[in-house]
Amino acid sequence: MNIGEVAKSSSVSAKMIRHYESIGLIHTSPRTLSGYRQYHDRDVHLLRFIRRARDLGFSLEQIRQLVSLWDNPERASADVKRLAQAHITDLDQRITALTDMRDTLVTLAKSCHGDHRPDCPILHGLAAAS
Amino acid sequence: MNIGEVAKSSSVSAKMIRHYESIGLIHTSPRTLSGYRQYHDRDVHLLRFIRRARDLGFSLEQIRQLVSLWDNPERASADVKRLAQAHITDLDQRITALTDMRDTLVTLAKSCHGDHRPDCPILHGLAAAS
DNA sequence: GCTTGACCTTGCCAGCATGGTAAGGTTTAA
DNA sequence: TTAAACCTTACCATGCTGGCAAGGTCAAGC
Repeated sequence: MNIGEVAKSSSVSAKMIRHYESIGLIHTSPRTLSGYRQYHDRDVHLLRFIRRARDLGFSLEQIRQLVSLWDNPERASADVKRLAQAHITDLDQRITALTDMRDTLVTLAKSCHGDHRPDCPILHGLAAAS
Repeated sequence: MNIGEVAKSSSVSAKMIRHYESIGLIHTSPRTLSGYRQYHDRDVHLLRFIRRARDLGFSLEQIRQLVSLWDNPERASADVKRLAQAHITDLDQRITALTDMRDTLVTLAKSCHGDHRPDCPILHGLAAAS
């Protein structure tokens, strides 16, 4: 399989596959005589795994650990769970931060009449300590 | 005022002040003979404004527009409100995306016993279509 | 055999916002 | 005079992804 086909069936762009190879997230693939990368089904599985982990917001560094756990039949599920929970905590923090921003902004926006007049509590709120 | 003092009282690092200048978010400041940037109180106000907008998650591009509205006594508050609401929509989307990730991950983590055994629904969930 | 188009290769540049570090000049206070 | 604390510019790094350029390769059709 060439890289294009793998990209299509894994939903990871060829660009990213090469990148993942360059940073050592996936193994370097064998090449044809002319230098084309050659892949097998298991590579597609791995890339799909990576893609799903990305979709869940894991960083490539975390995915590196997930992949090594995935590869390791001796792993303890506790290790995986620990990683997942650390990520959940991280997501929660980001959600909280964004929600706080949102709420502040909604409050400011509510008090802004939003017409042709220049007076605007949103700008005041940004200019003064909130 | 030198840049360090401005940085301290605006909570924007000297590094960032120079950067904002280089991308035209703030005006180039006058210099002393030896090349030191010189600032006034109004620059501190502007940088605080920028800092608060950053804290609310506005991008520098959005802030560029906010600053020009702030500077413009002829502005319509509707323009500010429009910007704010676009940002709220954006925040809502990001919050939703993160929350979806979180929920999926929590579901997976719940079903993982998290002990010494290698069998792990989290890895299964990543490997197979969720 | 030759052309064409679709594929592949590498390499470099871009964003976003910020931090770091290096190598040097300036100011201020002791 | 010297040391510390400041300032200057310039470059590199992050994390993830896309884009473009300049070239090589392969398969199909004429």
